[in-house]
Amino acid sequence: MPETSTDRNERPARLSAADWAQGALDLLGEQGLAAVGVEPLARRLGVTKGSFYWHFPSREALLTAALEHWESVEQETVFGQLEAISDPRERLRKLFLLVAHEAKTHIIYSELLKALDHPLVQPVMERVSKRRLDYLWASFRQAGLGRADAQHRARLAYAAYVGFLQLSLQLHQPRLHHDEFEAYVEHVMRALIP
Amino acid sequence: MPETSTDRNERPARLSAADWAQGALDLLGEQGLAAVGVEPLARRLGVTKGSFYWHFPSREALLTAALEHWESVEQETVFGQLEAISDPRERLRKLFLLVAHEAKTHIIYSELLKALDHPLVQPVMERVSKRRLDYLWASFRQAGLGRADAQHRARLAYAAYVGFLQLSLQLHQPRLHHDEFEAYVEHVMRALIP
DNA sequence: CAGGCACCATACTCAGTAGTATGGTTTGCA
DNA sequence: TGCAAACCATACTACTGAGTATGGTGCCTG
Repeated sequence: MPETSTDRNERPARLSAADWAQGALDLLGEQGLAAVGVEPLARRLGVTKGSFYWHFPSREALLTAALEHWESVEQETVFGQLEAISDPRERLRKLFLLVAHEAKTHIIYSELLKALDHPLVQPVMERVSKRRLDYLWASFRQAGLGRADAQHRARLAYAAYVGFLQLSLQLHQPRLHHDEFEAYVEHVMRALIP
Repeated sequence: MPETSTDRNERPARLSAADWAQGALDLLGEQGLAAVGVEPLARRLGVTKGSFYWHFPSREALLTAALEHWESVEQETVFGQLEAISDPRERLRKLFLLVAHEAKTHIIYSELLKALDHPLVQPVMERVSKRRLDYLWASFRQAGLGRADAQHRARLAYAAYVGFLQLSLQLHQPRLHHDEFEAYVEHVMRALIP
């Protein structure tokens, strides 16, 4: 009795290359790059690796496709929602709040940060980081900083973002609760936004 | 013709548990925690794993010993040199400069940061991070900040440190040269030290 | 100088994963 | 209806690393 098309969940009866790439990104976000293996992913998707090697020639090809897809989606998820805001300080505030409150969506970025030594990851992260730094730089410039100061402030803000991700996403110890967290974000904005 | 005791290099003719732990830390700093395996390390030390399992019962025991040794040494390497400075602002400046200029010595910390999901690493990093945050908090308090502001500023400074490590240690792209780097550190200190 | 201990090599077992070969099943389409 | 392509399973090989068993060698001490 084969179920018609849609199972109880969302997994299609037959998989496409995009399904494998998405599964790879899911696994990556949950357990890191090293956990993205052919057989573990196949088990997770309810098939065997006989299926995988029809869609991809190798594990490297899977990672390449997954990273490519992530990079193309990444741009709109964070910075896409900010284009409407014209005032640079307000835009920076919105950016800080957005990043702070949707930390869950940045897990993949955080995991890729931990895999910067991987040859497939490095060029992707270099491009993404450069775009984000340029965005910050432009906003700080519009907010009145000089070229050099904007450069440094962008670096500092970006480093603070990266460090915050690494620390709070994993090191969930004191797990600062809502109010304390809001106060922290306020403090950061007062310190970094001119 | 067995060589007497000291080989041409530094490896002793026979190894001790401490030698294995130090080798593990070296490998950890160069290639990350995942690369610290029994057989790779044995090859690196010029012996076989038959030697290893005389000194340690398992790979876990090796990691435990290595982490323990690192944690005990870590305290003096950074914060030990600062006790003499009484003025808090000057001490913070010195701390920033020290961290910025000896980034090479923080590689192990950076690699452990990337392995925060590992059960043996997590408690160590939680203790180390807590000590560093407390130190920053105390210095910011002495510099005149209130309790809450000192807390937030310490978090921000520490996140900036972590992010800087992750980005500049691996993402060695524009590889900011000396002068630009000095200017960046100056900017950070002006922005974060009250 | 003899025995014992510390240290190391060799030779296994076992498990996990990348990749290949090949055959089976399902789906879309003529 | 039937066939061909798309998708998947099974059954391999090859490799790597953890851990065990056992025997060998150099050094130290009585």
